[in-house]
Amino acid sequence: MGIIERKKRERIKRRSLILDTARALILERGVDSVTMQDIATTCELSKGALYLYFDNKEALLAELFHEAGSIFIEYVNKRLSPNDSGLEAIRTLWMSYIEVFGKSSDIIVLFGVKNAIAPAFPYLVEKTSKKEISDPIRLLRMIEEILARGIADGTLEASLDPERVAKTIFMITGGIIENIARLPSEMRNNQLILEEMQTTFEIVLRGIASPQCDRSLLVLPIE
Amino acid sequence: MGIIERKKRERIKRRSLILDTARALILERGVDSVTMQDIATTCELSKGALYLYFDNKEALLAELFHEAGSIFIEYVNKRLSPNDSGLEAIRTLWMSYIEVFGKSSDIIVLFGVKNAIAPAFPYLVEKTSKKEISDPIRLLRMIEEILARGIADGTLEASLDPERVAKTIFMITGGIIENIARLPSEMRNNQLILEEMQTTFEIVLRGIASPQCDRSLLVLPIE
Amino acid sequence: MGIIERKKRERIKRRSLILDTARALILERGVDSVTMQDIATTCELSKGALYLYFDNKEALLAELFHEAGSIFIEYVNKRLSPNDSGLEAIRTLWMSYIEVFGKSSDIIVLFGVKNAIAPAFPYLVEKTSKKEISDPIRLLRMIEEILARGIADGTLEASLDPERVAKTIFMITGGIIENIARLPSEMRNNQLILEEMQTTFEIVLRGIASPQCDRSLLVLPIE
Amino acid sequence: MGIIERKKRERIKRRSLILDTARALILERGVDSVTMQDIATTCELSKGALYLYFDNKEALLAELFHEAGSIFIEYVNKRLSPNDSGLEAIRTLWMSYIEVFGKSSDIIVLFGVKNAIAPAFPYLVEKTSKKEISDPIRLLRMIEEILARGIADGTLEASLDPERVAKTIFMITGGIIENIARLPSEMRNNQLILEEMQTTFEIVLRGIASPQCDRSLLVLPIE
DNA sequence: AATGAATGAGGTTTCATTCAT
DNA sequence: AATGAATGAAACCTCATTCAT
Repeated sequence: MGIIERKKRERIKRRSLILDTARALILERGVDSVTMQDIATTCELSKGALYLYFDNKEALLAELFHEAGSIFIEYVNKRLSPNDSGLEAIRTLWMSYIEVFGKSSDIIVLFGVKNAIAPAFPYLVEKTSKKEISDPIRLLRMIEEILARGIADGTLEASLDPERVAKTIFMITGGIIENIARLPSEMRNNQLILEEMQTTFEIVLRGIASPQCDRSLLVLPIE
Repeated sequence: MGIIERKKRERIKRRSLILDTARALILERGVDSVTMQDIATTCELSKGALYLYFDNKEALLAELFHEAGSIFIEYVNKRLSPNDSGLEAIRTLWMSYIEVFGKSSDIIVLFGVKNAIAPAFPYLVEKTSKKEISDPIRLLRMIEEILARGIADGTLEASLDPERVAKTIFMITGGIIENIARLPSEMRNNQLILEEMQTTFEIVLRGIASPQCDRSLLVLPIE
Repeated sequence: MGIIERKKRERIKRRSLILDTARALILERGVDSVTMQDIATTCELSKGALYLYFDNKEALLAELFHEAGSIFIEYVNKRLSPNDSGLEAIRTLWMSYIEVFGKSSDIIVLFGVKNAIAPAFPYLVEKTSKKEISDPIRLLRMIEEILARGIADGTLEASLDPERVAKTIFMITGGIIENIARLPSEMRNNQLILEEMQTTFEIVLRGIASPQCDRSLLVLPIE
Repeated sequence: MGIIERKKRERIKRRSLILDTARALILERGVDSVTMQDIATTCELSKGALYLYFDNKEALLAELFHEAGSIFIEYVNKRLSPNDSGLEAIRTLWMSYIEVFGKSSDIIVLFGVKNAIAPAFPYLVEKTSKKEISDPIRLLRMIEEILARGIADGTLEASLDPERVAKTIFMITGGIIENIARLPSEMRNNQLILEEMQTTFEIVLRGIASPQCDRSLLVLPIE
C-alpha cells in the first residue's frame, strides 16, 4: 500500500525532526536546561506527541547520543586500515576526532554530553551485557585493539597494558569533549578548541609511542 | 563562659554534621539528586534548620567544594619546593593527587564534582575577577608556573606552550576525577582507580618531559 | 473545526473559572490570604494547572485588577460627554461609581484592592513610563481634565489647582473603596455603603463647586 | 527593693527599645516586610526575647499603633475647648493632623498603617464591645460629637447626619494617611504631603460648613 | 531574663508524564 | 496520529512561634 509506505516515511521524518530539534537545543543551551516542552514547542508539536515517538525523555536523549556515537565510530572505521601500524592507527583515531569536530562540532559535543550524563563508562564495562554493546564501549574496544597492535608491531611502548591504557585514553578524550560540551555555545571558539585537542593528543601520543618510532608521526596536522 | 563555648562548639558540630551528611549523600548519589530535604532528613533535622547554617543550597555546596579544594591545594603546596625542577614539581603534583585520593578519596571526588557542575573552567579564566580566585583557577595557575619552570630548567619539552598545556593537564586530571565522581559509590574500587591515575599521569609525564630528563622520574610509585 | 472551537471555548471558560474563583476568594478573605493552592483547590484543579493559564501569581492578579479597572473606566467614559460642564462631569464620575458598585460591587472592590496592594499612586505618577499607563493613572488624568474644564467654565471653584485636587479626589475615592474592600465580605451591607459613598461625594462636590453653580447639581440621586 | 525597681525600669526600657525599633523599621520598609527576626536583630536581641515582652507579633504591632493613636488623640484633646463652635473644632482637629505630621510624621504614618492592616473600622463600630474602645473608634466618636455641636450651633450644614458624616470624614482622613504610609520612606516629601493634606481638608471644610459661617475659617494656615 | 536552635506549615514554581478526546 | 489539559511530586525558601538550657 502506498498509503502505509507514506505514513511510515512521515513517521520517520517526524522522528528525525524531533531528534534534530532536541540536538540543536541541547547544543545551544546545555542538556540540563532543555525540557520536553522546549523540544515540543520548537518542533511545533505537542508535548504528548513526543511520547508517541519516544518512550520517555531518557530514550530520546539516548537515541541522540547513540546517533552521534555511531556517526563518529563509522567515520573512524572508514579511515582505519588493517595495514596501519598501531601508532598510525591511534593517530588516525585522533585526527578523526579533530576532523569530525572541524566539520560538525555537534557530533563531538553530543558525544561528550552523553558522558556527562551517564555514569562513568570505562569502569562499567564488565557489567554490560555483551549483546548490546554501547557506542562508548565499542570505542573503548577499538582503542584496546589498536593499542595491542601497536605494542605488537613495536610502534608503541612495550610496557603499556592495553586494557588499562585504553581506559585512560578514552577518559582523556572524553574529558576534553565534556569540557567543550559544557561551554555555553556562544563561547565555543572552534579554532581554540582544535588547538587544545591537538596539544592534548600530541602529548599523549608522545607518552605512549615507542622510543624507536617514526618521530614525524608524533605531530598532528591541523589544516 | 563554659556554656557559650559549648554552644559554639555544638553549633560548629551541627554545621559539620550537615556538611558531612551532604558530602556523604553527594558521594553516594551524585550532586544532582541530593535535595535539601534529603540532607535535612538524613541529619534528622527540619529543612528550615539547614537555612540556619547556610544561606541557601548553593552556599552549602560551595563550602563543601571549597573545603575539598583548599585541603588539596594546601596538601600540594606543602610538598612543592622552589628548588624542585619543573619535572619534579609536576611529579609531586600528581603524586599528591594519588596520595590524597588514597587517604581520603572524598576530597578528590568532590573536587571533580565541582568541576562537573561549573562551566568549563580553563576557557573561562579570563572572565574571572582577580580578587576571588577560585580553587580550580588557583590550581591552573600553579600548573602554569610549574610548566614554565620546567621549560626554563630544561626538564620539560622546550616546545610546550605553558598556558595551553596547563589547560590540557588541568582538563586531563579533571577528566579522570570527574569520571571517578560519576561512579556510583558502591563501584568505586580504589585500587583500580589508583592504578588508573598512575597510568594516566605516567603517560602525560612521558609526553611532556624533555628527552634529556632523568628517566627514572617518569615513573610514579604507588606504595 | 467544531472541535477546535469547543476546546478554545473550554479553555476560555477554565481561565474564567480560575479568575472568578480567585476573585471570589479575594473578595471573601482579602488578597493577602489567598494562595495559589487555595485557588486551585477551590477550582478542583491542581496547582500546576493554574500555571497553564497564567505565568505566575502576579499575572493572575494583574489580570483580575486590570479587568475591574477597565470595566469601570469604560463605564465612566461612555457616560461622559464633551458638552458636560466640569461640575456635571465630576458628578457623572461619582454617579458611575455608585452605579457600578450597585450593579457589581466586585468591580469596585477589586479596584480598591489593587490600590491597597500597589504603592501609593498619585505620588508616583511621574515615575511611570508614558507607554503603559495603568488604570489608576488613567483615572487620575481623567479627573485632572474634568477639573480643568470645570475651572474654565466657571462651574468649579476658580482657586483650585487641578493637578493637586485631582490627587485629593483620587485619594478620597480610593480611600472609601479600600475601606469597603477591607470589610469581611459577610459585613458588606451594600445599602449602607451606597449611602456612605453618596455622603462623601456630596461633601466633596460642595467643597469644590463654584458658589455660582446650579445648586441642584450638588445632590446625587440614589435610585 | 531597689533591685526590683531597677529590674522593672529595665524591663520597661527594653520594651520601649523593641517598640522603637519596630516602629523605625516599619516606617522605613513598610509593615509587611518587617519580620520578627529583623526587629530582634536590630535590637541586638534574640527572636525569643521578643516573646518575653509581647505575646506575639500582632500584640507588638497593636501596641505600636495604640501608642501613636493615643498620642494623637491626646494632642487633639488638649487643643479642643468646649467653647469652640463645631466649625472651629473640626478645624482644630485638622490643624492638629497637620501639626502632628509636621512635628513627627511617624505618628501619623503609623496611624495610617494600622488602618491599612485592620479591617475597615467605621463599619465595625457596632461590633466592638463598649469596654475597650479602640483609638480609631474614640476618634470617630470625637468627630461625631464635633459635628453634632456644629449642627446645633449653626456653623455646619444643618442637613448633615453626624453619624454618617463622621464615618466619611474618618475615612477621608484615613485615606490620605494610608496613602502617605504606603509611600516608600525615601519618597516622603513632607512639604508636598502637608500641602496635600491642606487641600483635602479645605475641600471637606467647605463641603460641610454652613453657608452662613465665617468664611475666613475655611482656610487652613500652614506656617 | 535571655538565648538561639529547631520546627512545621506554608508559599511559589517547574516538569516529566498520562490520558480522554 | 495528535492534542493539550491535567496531574502530582518535587524543588527551594521563609517565618512566626516554641522550648530546653
